[in-house]
Amino acid sequence: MARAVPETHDDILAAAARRFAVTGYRGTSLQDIAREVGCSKAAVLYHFANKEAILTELMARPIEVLEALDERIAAHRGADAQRVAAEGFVDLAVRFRREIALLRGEFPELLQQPAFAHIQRISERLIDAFAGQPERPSARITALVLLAGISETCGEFVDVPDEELRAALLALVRRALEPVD
Amino acid sequence: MARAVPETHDDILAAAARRFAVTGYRGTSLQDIAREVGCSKAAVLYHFANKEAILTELMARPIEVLEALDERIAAHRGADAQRVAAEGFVDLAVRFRREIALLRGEFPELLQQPAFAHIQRISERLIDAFAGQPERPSARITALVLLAGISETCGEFVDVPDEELRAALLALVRRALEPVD
DNA sequence: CTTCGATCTGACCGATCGGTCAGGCTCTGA
DNA sequence: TCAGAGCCTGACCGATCGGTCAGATCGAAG
Repeated sequence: MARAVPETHDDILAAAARRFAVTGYRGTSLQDIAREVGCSKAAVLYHFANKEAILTELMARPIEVLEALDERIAAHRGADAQRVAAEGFVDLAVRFRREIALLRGEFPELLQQPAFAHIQRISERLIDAFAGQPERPSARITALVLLAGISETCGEFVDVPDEELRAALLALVRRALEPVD
Repeated sequence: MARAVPETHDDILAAAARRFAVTGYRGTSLQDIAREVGCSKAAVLYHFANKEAILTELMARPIEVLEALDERIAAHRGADAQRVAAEGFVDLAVRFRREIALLRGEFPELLQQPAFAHIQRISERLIDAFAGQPERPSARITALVLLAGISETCGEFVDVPDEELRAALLALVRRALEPVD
């Protein structure tokens, strides 16, 4: 390397973002990041206090925007708050979708394990069936959001009776899905 | 322990499920599981070939059901396939929501880190605003599914232009959200 | 009483983790 | 010319990981 202007800091950030997105935060070692940058692990820890500091700096901007959205929501009531939240959250998710993806964690990695190899294919078909007309991007987006959202959150509702949860989710899905013509 | 009938196998499975749900798969060591069961780490590895074998056995039933759903979907076309997929997936997610939660990974753990401590509170308010009338369980479910689903999947659509993705997500949210009265 | 297989343990292994440290290199300014 | 700041390295540290192994303990069968 040798005095290549201090762009190393940003190189490390970019490399960490790429690695985190693929193998998750825990699944990415400082060694991995250093290898991707092309420097030593010690050099990474020269530019950042520790591993967590890299993640913190990567997420700094999206967190700022999230906090700003929180304040805007707090300044509204009822349907207004709902509209602000919907538009604000969608906007935030779109703008920082790469950073948010870094938090997805080990789910993708687990799917790589031999025991779950074929799940990938199955979920592809599941998405197609959900979308109805998979060639339309918006149909695919709707399907994926519903599938992932339900997968991610169902575990939160252990206290809700099965039938009630099932009914609420089905009603949501019927409302959200675009009809197949 | 000493000859307490071979219910140890199931005890290990149950303990692993509890730990995985809290700290994730990677974040849970064999030592952690052994401590929760009240036996040695070697005893855990006597009943299971390795760590992955525990996860595989925990997920065996839900994977069976998913495969069965896949076959049922493949046997239908168009709107029929959509209905089968919607009902089947919701049913699967509800029945195995505890197992599915084991795969959520490190997201919850990351939120515990001091740097992201206040995010919990913020997302609570975000959910309330989304739900409109947070006292209704179905409104909360809708909100959480949309929020988590969007967070989880946005990273998949790096190739879709911002405006197109934003429009598709907003349309989905408007369709799915129950109006505030 | 002896044997045997199932169950379980503590000690141990190599690998890898995040992080530290002393020192070397190179560019800059006095 | 030389001191010093900035940048970077290889060697090293303690901790923890998943996994192995020889042997202790125990109940049942002969």
